[in-house]
Amino acid sequence: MVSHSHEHTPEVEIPEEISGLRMTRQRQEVYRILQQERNHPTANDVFMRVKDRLPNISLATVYNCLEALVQHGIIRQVNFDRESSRYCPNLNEHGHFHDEVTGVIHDVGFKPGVHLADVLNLPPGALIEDVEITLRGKITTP
Amino acid sequence: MVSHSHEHTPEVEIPEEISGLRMTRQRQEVYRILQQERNHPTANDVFMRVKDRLPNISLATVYNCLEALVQHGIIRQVNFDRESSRYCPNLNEHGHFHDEVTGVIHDVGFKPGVHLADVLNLPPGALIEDVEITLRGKITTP
DNA sequence: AACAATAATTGGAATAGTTCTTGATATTGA
DNA sequence: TCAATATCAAGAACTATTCCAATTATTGTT
Repeated sequence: MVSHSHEHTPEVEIPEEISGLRMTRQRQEVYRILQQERNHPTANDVFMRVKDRLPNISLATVYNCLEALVQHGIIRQVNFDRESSRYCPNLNEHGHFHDEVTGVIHDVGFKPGVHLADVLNLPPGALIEDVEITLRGKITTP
Repeated sequence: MVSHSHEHTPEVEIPEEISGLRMTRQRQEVYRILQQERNHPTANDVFMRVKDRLPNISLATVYNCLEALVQHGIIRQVNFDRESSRYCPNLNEHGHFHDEVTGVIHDVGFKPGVHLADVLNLPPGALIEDVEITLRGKITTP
């Protein structure tokens, strides 16, 4: 249930501002889609989906919104090789497993207590600001 | 020292064929550059460098060669976000740390005994075929 | 509330990296 | 040597993304 009892929409309310980013209508709708469709959609996927609610939105705006959301740490941008970027609302530190057969992308978290610096031979003094772990393979269901 | 005593070139000999891939002159030179310049060059970097020895080579051929070498597991393709792909002759399983200040890319190996499946919560039955670990940050030298 | 200043949006053009196409050239196997 | 196959070169085409200029929306100030 949302706080406004007269509201029709079952969707989660999105505040006016998140982490200092003004949540315009377009940004709200883009963000909403990322929260609903957790398939790691591309900008174009989001564009097609968002047109249901904002028929006049432009692809450039979708890119702008996604960039703003990424910049403010509200969503993450995920790249597989040189394919279109995908976007992900999961902010926990995690990687992605791309199932080559189905195309599905699974979030992959770290086991508890694991920290990257424990398993990698980082160059001395390295201060990690961003991590991207992408795996590719199949899922065998015996 | 190379095996042919009359050879002028100090470079490593490259065999006629590697892992089933016919090593044409173009592929040899492209591969040679990757082995010499371990800066993770882009296709265009390789193109400019290789023209010293093969002035008529085309950029398309460089792309073809790089793709063939990648396909046959002779080199690896490395992607940072949506920047140009870079290429790497280090076949040991490793990731990359991109120093944002200097632009230098450092190979980052795993600490001995570490295996990815030990630290990640992979989806059940996941069979990893390819791993890409890219880190971004600065190096603080105190 | 009106207004100026600022920020966001739009649609189309521009860009960059990469791939595709076609004809020429080289290599292999018979 | 000849035919079949693979590779190469040059440039055109493609695609994801960014840029640009004009419009529209929002904010803060009076």
